Amino acid sequence: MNTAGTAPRRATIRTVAQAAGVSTATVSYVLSGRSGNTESSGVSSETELRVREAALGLGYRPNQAARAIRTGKSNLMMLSLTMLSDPWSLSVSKAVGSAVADAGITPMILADTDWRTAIRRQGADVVFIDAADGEGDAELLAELALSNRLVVFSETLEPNGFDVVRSMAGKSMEQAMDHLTASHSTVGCLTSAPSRKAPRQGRYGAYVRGLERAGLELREDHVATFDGDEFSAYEAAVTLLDQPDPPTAIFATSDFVAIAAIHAAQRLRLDVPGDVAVVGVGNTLQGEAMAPSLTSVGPAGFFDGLARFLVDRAHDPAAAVQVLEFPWQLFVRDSAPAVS
Amino acid sequence: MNTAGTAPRRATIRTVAQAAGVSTATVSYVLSGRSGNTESSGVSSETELRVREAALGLGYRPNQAARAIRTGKSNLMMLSLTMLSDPWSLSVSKAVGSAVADAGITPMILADTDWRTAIRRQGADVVFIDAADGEGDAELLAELALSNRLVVFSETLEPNGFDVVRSMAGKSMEQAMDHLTASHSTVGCLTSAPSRKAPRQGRYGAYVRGLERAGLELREDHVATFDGDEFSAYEAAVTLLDQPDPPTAIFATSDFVAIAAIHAAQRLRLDVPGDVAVVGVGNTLQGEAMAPSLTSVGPAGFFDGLARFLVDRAHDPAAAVQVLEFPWQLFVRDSAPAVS
DNA sequence: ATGAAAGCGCTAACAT
DNA sequence: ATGTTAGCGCTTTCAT
Repeated sequence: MNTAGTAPRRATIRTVAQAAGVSTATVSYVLSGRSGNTESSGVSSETELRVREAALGLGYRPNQAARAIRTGKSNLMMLSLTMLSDPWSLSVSKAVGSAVADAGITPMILADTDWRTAIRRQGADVVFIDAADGEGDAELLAELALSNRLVVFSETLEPNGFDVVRSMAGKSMEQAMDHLTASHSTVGCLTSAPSRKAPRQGRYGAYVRGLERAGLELREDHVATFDGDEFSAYEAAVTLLDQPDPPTAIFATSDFVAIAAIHAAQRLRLDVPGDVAVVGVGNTLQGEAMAPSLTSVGPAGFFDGLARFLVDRAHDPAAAVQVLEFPWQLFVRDSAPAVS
Repeated sequence: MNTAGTAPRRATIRTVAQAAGVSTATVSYVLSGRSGNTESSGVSSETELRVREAALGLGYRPNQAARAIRTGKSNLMMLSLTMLSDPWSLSVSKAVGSAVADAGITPMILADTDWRTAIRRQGADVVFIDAADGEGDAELLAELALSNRLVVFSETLEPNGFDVVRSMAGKSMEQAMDHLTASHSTVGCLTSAPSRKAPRQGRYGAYVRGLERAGLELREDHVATFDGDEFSAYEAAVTLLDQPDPPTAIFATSDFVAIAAIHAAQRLRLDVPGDVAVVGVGNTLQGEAMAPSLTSVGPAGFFDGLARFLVDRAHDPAAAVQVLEFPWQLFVRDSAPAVS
């Protein structure tokens, strides 16, 4: 924990105790708040004052590792966010940042890192995992849940020692597609590469069925796939739009692709929504705040709700496991307005 | 650290020792790698195997808090990043992510959080602070440096118990302005609100002097200010461009405003660089990868260099304090190409 | 109202 | 080659 040259040994609880002429126990009482106004347990306000002054004078800082080993609490919240530049991740981070304000807990982000290994290295009172899909993840999570309070974001996983946060798409994807097909006869899709393999499932499935409902044909040249990062998303959007017969509307399977698509369209001198309408999925803050604001389907109050839940769990890691569901809806904004 | 319902007491080093029929010391030796192939200190490979099997079978995980209290090492790197959505921050995060790959250290991001309070709560082997300007920060940092290895990014601070990372703009800002004034007679500026107060200093100062060198007048309507977030930056760019007599080039004081400016221009159906050229400051990955790629002035190899430095410090927190300087240069790319 | 003392899980001398 | 043991800084009974 220390330092260059001659290390001025950090003050411990014992140093403080000596300086204040009391025992370490008393110092601990005072400094961990067991001496408040309530009559709970008593340290006279004189000694309390002396202790506080000594601590201040010595620049005493409690050693969190030592505290953690005794109490089993780290006051840490860990957020594993897979793609940090995704507005979804940024929205989570921002919401959590506000929620923990005075809760005495510190949120740390594990970015683009493998939570599978990182979690065993560093514990936290609660850890949020934004993506768990892989094969054996269910078992692994169950195992990790033995020693960490886990909150997992997943549409498919069932709670098993860990909480599951789920956003229930329900009928809202259908709504989104119907919203587009109501005024467009060509609707394109931007989706992640793997999703094409399951053409009846998930977000891409919603696209396919939406076309069917509207009696529109599924055109290969109106579907573009990307993998992972935002540049790939941008390129996919260009592929879709910079062709002889581009779609006049785009169903993007996440806000972050949708935002890339809008930028791509504008670069191609296309007006959004005039020349091409865009809807995203996720209802992120960035989508809402951009210009034109992004029409998106997603859960209402999701980020704040999630943040509150995480703070709750951090405070009470022993609470019963539960699944937290956020119903979705369609948020019609400027990038794909309602037809008049 | 644990859990809902009946907590299956987590295995400790002692549990493992019993199961393997050895002492805790032996377990510790094996599990913290003091039994390698070298003849350093010896644990027979049979016992090593037995220990490893026992540990595996019991699902043993070393308690990091306990380890930290003994060794004083947390294997943690803390990155305090003030505006997480800024490509600069994302570039830092990404570079660090690669650098720590097999270094056994976990990078945690403190996002938009006040490092002043957070650091005292949670220690780390090395903590990077991306912005320290405020009044008393110099003293505070010196104090925090007593108990943490600090690496501070600052143009002005002097090392004082903490390392300073500095990117030496040198003549490169002048270059950037000259690059623009060589082919443009109207150059606008996007800068942060407070910078206007010091019209001869910093990045805004470089703009002012650049105009002077070229014999161009400083026009109030060609300077727009923003504060903080990206939406404000976007608005400022629109203000600058959506007027009767907009500039044909923009000097943006950071990549993130520059990127917002390009998006704003494209939305206004302006071609970049045809109708308006843009240069940024920072030379971030996002700027480099976008379309059109962003001409920017900034340090070469900065992010990777910084990441390596941080990993070094994490491994050897007692190394002598130093200042790390990255010379800047102008990276001419598509958003403001060279004149032919 | 305060203090003595027993550990939490782990590592590192120092034995053997 | 392996075991004993003394703590790291802190919290928390249990005495006083």
